[in-house]
Amino acid sequence: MAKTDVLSLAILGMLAEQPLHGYQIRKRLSGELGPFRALSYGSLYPCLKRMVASGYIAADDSNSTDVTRPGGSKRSRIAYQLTDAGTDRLARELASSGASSWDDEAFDVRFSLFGKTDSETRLRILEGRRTRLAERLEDVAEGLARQRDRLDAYTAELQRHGLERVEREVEWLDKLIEDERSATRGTDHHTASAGDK
Amino acid sequence: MAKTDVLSLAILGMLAEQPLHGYQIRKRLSGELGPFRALSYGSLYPCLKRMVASGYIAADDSNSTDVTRPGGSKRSRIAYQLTDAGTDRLARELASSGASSWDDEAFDVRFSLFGKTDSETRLRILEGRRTRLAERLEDVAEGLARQRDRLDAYTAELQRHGLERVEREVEWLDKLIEDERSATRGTDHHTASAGDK
DNA sequence: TTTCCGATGTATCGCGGCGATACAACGCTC
DNA sequence: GAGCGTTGTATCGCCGCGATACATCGGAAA
Repeated sequence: MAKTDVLSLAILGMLAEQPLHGYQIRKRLSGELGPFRALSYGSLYPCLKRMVASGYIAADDSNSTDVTRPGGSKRSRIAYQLTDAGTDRLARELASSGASSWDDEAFDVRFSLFGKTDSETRLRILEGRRTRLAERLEDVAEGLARQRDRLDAYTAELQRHGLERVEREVEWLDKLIEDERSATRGTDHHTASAGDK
Repeated sequence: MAKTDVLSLAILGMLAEQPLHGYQIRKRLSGELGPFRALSYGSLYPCLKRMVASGYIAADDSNSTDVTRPGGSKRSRIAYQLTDAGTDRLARELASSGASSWDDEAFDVRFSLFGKTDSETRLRILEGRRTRLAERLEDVAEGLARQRDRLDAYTAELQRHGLERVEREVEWLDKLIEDERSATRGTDHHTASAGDK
């Protein structure tokens, strides 16, 4: 079932625009999602290797000659590009909106690829994420109530702040969902106003 | 130098209150810091092993008619408790406030142990964390300005939201710092009002 | 001019975290 | 008396990360 590996999805999406080297991929990814979430070479290169082995991307090292003998070797740089299988995989991944898209790490990547998806999928992911966070909110609140007397002031404050952060996240999602809905209503020709579920 | 390993610090702090089994440790830790940050057995037990090997904690598996359980429970359960070396280590760790305390993962643990530290250390950690986040803020803003035209709407929104989240975090820290300062002024006998920077 | 520095670029190693999983005995209800 | 959720210990494989190594290039300082 190929457990969808968030990192490879991000790379797939990035290579859909244009071929890139590992170094460039890291740069862009760190710039888009991070520095909230950094990406190290220790994950990048093994992941690229895996993807090549799986046939989703192809390594184009057209300009590298003999490496062992530094006689006339140009700088070795490897451009990666999507194969047909990779394009296919990306399309399938983008159309899906399973529970793995609600995760903390996965959601950001999915969201950054919203431009390549349709409005329906966007809404499903947004709502799934919202539900996930709401569940977490309940769990925390419940657990907090059960042991609120054993906690010292600082731990309690930490809890409170964490809770607030999740609440803010939910508000953000609500806004996005609202925007997405009104945008759909605006551009959708035949639906007009009837099925406003 | 013993790279301070956040998890073991958390365990050290937890065992300072009372001896606990692995299962209880997990429960409490997940309840205090998490479910924001969960803790799996795959990290817990190896970590406990390491700490025993290092001599910071001792495993007490004398399992018959013990403190909490009425009746002779023969179930295999291992209570861990601090050794003298462990108490020492915790004290040293708590007094320190090095750069490793500003990290995302480390800060929460340090903060939850604020009750065991003095006001000076608290302030140093709070301010260090604040500085760290402010730096991050600048980095992101700069990187965002450099490539703001290449980003599609969704990625840009993700950036904006991430930035906002960090800003909120800074505001939270400012409040805490302010509280800490006024509390110090309140209880500190000889300082009075002079150096109110 | 040479020298040195920082950016570009690929790659690996060890450590440790995580999810899944297994096993086992207990207490609880039906 | 069988099932089931909780308490409890433990390991395995995968993979992410930080550190590190190595190589080439452009440009600024010496």
